Amino acid sequence: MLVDDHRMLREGLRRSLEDEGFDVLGEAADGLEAVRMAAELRPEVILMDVTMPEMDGVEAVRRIHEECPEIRVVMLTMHADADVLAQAIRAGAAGYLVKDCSTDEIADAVRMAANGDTALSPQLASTMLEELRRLNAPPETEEDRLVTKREEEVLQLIADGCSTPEVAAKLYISQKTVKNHLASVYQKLDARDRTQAVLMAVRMGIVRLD
Amino acid sequence: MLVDDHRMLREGLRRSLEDEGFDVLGEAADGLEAVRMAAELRPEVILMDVTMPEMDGVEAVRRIHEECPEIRVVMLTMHADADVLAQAIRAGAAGYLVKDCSTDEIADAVRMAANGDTALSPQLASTMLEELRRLNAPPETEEDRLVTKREEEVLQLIADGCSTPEVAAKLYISQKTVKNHLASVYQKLDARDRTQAVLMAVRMGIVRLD
DNA sequence: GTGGAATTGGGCCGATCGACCCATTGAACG
DNA sequence: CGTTCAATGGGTCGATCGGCCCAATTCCAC
Repeated sequence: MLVDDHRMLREGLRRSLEDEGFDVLGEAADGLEAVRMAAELRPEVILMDVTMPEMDGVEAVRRIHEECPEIRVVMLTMHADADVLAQAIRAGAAGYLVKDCSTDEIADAVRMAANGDTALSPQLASTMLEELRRLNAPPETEEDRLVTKREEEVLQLIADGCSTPEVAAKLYISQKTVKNHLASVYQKLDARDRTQAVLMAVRMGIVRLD
Repeated sequence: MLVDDHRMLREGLRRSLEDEGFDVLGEAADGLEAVRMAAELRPEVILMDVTMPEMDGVEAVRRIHEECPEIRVVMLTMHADADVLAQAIRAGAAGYLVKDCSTDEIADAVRMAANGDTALSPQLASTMLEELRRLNAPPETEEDRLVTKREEEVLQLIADGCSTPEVAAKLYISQKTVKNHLASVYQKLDARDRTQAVLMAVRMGIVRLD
């Protein structure tokens, strides 16, 4: 079964796969449709795009895997994104391919998935390794951090809307210490007030913006 | 000739077009390659993706149109973006299709382009109309703005790193007026200081973060 | 075990901020 | 012609901010 919001890509894939001898039972254009269709058609393998309207591919995989664990879902994506890859694997995806691969590779991936193997684009193998390295070696990120953990906590609370005394209360420290941390941040981020410091931190991805 | 950075899509397109009776002279994976290959192969029509590495589709169209004005270039895109559409048309594109269309529609577009007609996805016809309406009726956006023009200017300058006296100097108004505008913004955006106001404005897309 | 960095905290002071009053002008709308 | 609202500005006042001086503790690395 094919799931992608672009009919052009679905039709191209269907031709390629049918030429390879596969039966394409159905096509869906978004995640919701995919979940319904998967429960009805019970295909052996689903090729599913990650980015789709209504429901993205990752959530669709999660639901399909809950309802029909025997269906093998191979994800398709435009870019080798480690985060999405990790989410998809956790959601129960059986494979992950970047769209820039040949029809032969796709056919191979579908066969592997049908046999219970996990198919992964070669581009993603290296991405996976980097991801594992990152997860297994957190101290290294500790080294080159610009602001310290505490300074980051202060920044995040300021970004969340806290005033100096509120930050102090939440961290169980004095207002003076909060101001000291901020002063340190101003130097490091080349900011002259908390507004600029928080904006820089947002730009650098140090703090999140709910 | 086909230009897209995803081999999967190129192969699917090639199959579909060849089944329709077209000759595909060549495939390119990025803009630079496309410009070189177009000058060499001199195809009648080029189907080109907008988003590509090395050189995007719009710039590639511009160069191809300069060197070989007789080549008709039909743009392909994932989303109906009016800005990109306008840029592509100015760059000399002969057509513009969203990828979510059938192979029949693509074949029709190629035939129309070859005949010197301009092909446009039906989805884009409405987008074009909206674009025209937007350009011809700018006052409507003035109505439902949360913050006023002046307040927005103040917010942007604060986000750019200006202090109150600096904002006043740049806008040729007094510091007091700047503070008045800010006080008004605090109410409207439910913020209690400039930091929160700017963050809210960023979240709402009112100000940009260079 | 010594040195550096992080975290904590103090005081002081001038500058700035935000809240709360207020007034005037001009443009827009009915 | 009156009303509304944006934009301009004034003043005051307490709270906060940021810079600059300082020091104690802890913890990690070399």
